[in-house]
Amino acid sequence: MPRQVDHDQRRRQIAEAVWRLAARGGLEDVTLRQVAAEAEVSARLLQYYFGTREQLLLGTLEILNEDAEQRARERLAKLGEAPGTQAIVRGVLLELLPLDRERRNRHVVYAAYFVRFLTDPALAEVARDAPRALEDLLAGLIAQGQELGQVPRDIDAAAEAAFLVAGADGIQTTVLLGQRSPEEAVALIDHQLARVFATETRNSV
Amino acid sequence: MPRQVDHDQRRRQIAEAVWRLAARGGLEDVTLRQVAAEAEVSARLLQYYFGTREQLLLGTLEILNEDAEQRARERLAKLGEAPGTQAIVRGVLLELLPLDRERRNRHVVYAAYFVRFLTDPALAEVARDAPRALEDLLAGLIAQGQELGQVPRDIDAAAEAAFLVAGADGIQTTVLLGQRSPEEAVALIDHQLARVFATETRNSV
DNA sequence: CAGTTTGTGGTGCGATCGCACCATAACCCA
DNA sequence: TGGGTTATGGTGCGATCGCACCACAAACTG
Repeated sequence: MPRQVDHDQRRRQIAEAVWRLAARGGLEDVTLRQVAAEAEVSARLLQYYFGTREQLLLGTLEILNEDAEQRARERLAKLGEAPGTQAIVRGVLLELLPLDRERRNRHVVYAAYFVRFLTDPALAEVARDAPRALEDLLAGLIAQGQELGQVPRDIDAAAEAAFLVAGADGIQTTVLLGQRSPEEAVALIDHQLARVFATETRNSV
Repeated sequence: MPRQVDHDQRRRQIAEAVWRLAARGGLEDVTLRQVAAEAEVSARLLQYYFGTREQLLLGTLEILNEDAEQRARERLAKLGEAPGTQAIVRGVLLELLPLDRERRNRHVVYAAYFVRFLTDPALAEVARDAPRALEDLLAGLIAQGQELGQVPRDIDAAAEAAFLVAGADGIQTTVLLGQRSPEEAVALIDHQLARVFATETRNSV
């Protein structure tokens, strides 16, 4: 029954199959035949909608990125009408943790791609922007917190933002490996946030 | 020319070929034929020294771990006769950064294995111990620093140790992706260490 | 209504995969 | 010195890989 199909939906259906396979066995399990079976379409359709396997991996990653950004925006919007600076920072950092199956799967898929990022320029381009942007965003928020007196002046906003993002990333890994529960992970983040957002002037000069 | 060969050396020669291939293209490039070519031995030898591909991946990882531990010990020993607590903590954390080609390659290889850790119990066992051990080691050192008055009493040793390890891990990722230079990475670590090891009593109660 | 475009299924080809199997030269031991 | 072990090379089989190609039905277009 050709014509009248939603391309984006078809591509998404296939992309989700790729994610599941990649999360389960790495990119080496993402073969055209296996993806086709997982997505319950013929292998021919993969070629039609994505082209070669290389392009399938790239396109799938782009969809994953769009998805991540949209879901992050949605969750941040749920923080309420006028969330505090600390709450926004916290929301951004928690987005990096595998707190539900969706985020967990996403991060595992990124991990499956990781080595490719280092050698494949096309893939690298897709993945290179996000982390820096996150750091800048947090640095700006922390600086804003300093203006509002929520953050001590002697805090280095850029350095703390960078370390918070890196720390969340590292904690994410430990959660994936089952070495720490999601709750413990959140507690660790909050512990650091409590230090940066030290409203009590305990540490200020 | 059989007999008289050093098994460990042969296994190492093959393992290094696996590392190079894995770092370049992920585990899907680690095929018996490609490894044989890279190690300049016949494919038959891979079977002889490791068995199946699965066992090759496992054995290679074990060698990588032993290697990492030994080199870490060597570098820590170079810190001098009686290194300070902070210096030891710093040394351990820097071991997690890709500061030279050897460490960089090693971490990329770990990244290539990562998804497997989540699903393959045999591999998971090999990789599960190290991170926790590191955290405990650092927590102990920080607590010791508190005894010596080098670390403020209101520091949560365990929480800080966990976040330092996680942060170093996350920073490692950014260095691999080329988003941060090794020097910047070290500076970020030192910035956090300066906070934890606050010998000046600026923050103490 | 004829013709073009669009979406889909299937098939097969050359290459490569993991791995089992066979052969054999070099070495040690009795 | 001769049998047995060790280390190595080679070859091939069945399965799978990516992907190009062919066929064709449903829908839009004139």
